[in-house]
Amino acid sequence: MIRISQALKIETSKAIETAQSAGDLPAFEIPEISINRPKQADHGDYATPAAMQLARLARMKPDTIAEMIINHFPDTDYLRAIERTSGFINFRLADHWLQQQVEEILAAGSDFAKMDDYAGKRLQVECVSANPTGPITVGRVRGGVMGDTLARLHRAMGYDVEMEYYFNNAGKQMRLLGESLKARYLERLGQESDFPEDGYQGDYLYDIADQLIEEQGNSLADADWETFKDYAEASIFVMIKASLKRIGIEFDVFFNENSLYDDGSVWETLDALREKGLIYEALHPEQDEDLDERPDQEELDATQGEPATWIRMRQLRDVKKDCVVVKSTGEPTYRLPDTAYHINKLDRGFDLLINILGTDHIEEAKDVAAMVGALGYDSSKIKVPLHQFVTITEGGKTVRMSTRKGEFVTLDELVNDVGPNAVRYFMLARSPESHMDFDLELARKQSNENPVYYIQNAHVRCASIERVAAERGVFADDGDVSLLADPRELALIRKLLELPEIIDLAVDELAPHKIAFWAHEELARTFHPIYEEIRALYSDVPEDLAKARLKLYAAARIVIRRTLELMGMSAPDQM
RNA sequence: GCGCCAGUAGCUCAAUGGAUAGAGCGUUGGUCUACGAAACCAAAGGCUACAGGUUCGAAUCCUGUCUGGCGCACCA
Repeated sequence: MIRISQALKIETSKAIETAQSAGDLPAFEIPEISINRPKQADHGDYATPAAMQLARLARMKPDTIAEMIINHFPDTDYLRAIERTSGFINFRLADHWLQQQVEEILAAGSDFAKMDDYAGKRLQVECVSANPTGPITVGRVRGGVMGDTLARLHRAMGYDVEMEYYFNNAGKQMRLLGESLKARYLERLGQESDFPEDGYQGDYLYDIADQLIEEQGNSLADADWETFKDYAEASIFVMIKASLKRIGIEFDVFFNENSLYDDGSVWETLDALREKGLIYEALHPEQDEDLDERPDQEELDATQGEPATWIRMRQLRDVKKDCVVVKSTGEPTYRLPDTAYHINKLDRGFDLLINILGTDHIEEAKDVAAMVGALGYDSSKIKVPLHQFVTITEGGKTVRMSTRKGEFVTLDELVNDVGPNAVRYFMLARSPESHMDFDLELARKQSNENPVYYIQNAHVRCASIERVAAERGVFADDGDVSLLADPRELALIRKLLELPEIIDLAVDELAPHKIAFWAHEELARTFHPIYEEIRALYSDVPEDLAKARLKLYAAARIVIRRTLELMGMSAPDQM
């Protein structure tokens, strides 16, 4: 199954090349040809502004260049006409070819839009990566949905994809978690307890405490915080995995940051950076002279003690001040283990690493890329799509999202409200760099006029017509697709054939929201009006045409189902 | 103060440097004794924040201004 725009790109280049060797166009290096989709129907199915782009290179009028390209355009089976209009070249698809694509889609079945462009390439997607201190919150869900959808889209392009979750179960926050659980445990036993300052106040710790009492009674009253930390961590991971699974996100690997200490790679990374001359010990960082920054109290206090270990970040990228890699306490900052982690990932042989982060981590991403690059690794293999925050509002008021204070909306709460399909869709349906405002009240109301149902209903209608046809003893098997000559039937076929191109585009731009927009505004919006008008089983529709139309709707069903699958949504047979 | 991202219909958002900037929601008015009306049709709604520039062509690229978000830790 070909992707037309890709094919046209190649054919157009060929046409230019042929024109050049025939002497109809002067010699010049052929630039990337852009193929686009005209908004107006009378401009054809596809168009290229190539002639205008080449006008300067060729020192000829666009119209003349267009003429030459058309004259030398290779023969294809899918084009009916190639036209020239005011600088553009317009391509029209042949009806018989379009009709035949219905058979192609049916033959491909659930393999439709599975491509092999990147066959043999390995991709790892890292997302969510929340430390196990509490339930998954909506901010993390956005990254998770983006990551999982990108994984699905890359699989469709032939990538071998692994999903990975990176976490840290050591450190101050986890200690605080253990102490918080211990306090809740004692509280539930009716004993005196000191709830730690800045402890985790969420109700989920009561649940875990209750569970713990059920299993262990009061035998842990004198146990240390680590016992509680271990128990809390295990319970929370069970919760996290279950919540994510509800929206179709599952991980292949859970990678513990601690393992990078256990195998020595954190310190090896530091040594390697030191060998590059990028490391020094000092009380203060080196910084640009024009940096008029007043040192804050924390930093002054810290400098009273031992020197810290700094990296010459100013040599690696455009920053004004070097960065700490090891604190004066001897503990590394995130930069060091993160760099070790990315090197670990690259050493595992992935061709591409996608790491989904919130925009507040942009500096971190740049630091790590710079450090990985400084050590001689190819940091261009690391792609970091950033997403803006999700604000949850309820009745116009913003719900604060602090895990520690226990004021947050969890993934489970969201799924309970609007269902897993709506969570997937809405988290996906806006461009990552746009801030997302998720109004709970609105989301709850949306059950009736939700794009989710609009898209899914297209599938329901296809399933339904198949059911009814079978009841009446009409089957599509020997339907003749060449009867699908109505412009609306052809329009639907055209739309179905766009899916592979959308996948290609979304992968190319790491823009998973494109599939959600297309599913709603293009696929479903094309499908429903046509379905209303192009009836298959009315008595005035001849049987052979009915069979052909059943084939068309069977093909539509395949494409809709595949699209929903790529978005991690279900394709119901009935509502 | 410095840096990054954003600013498009009343609201939430789309739009590879391409032809007349599109959807949904909301508003207004129409459609069902036939494959599920969770649907369809139609109308209204825009100086793409503002000012310059680049070019055959700009919502898109560049410069400046304004507004909002996020960073600017010996937190991650």
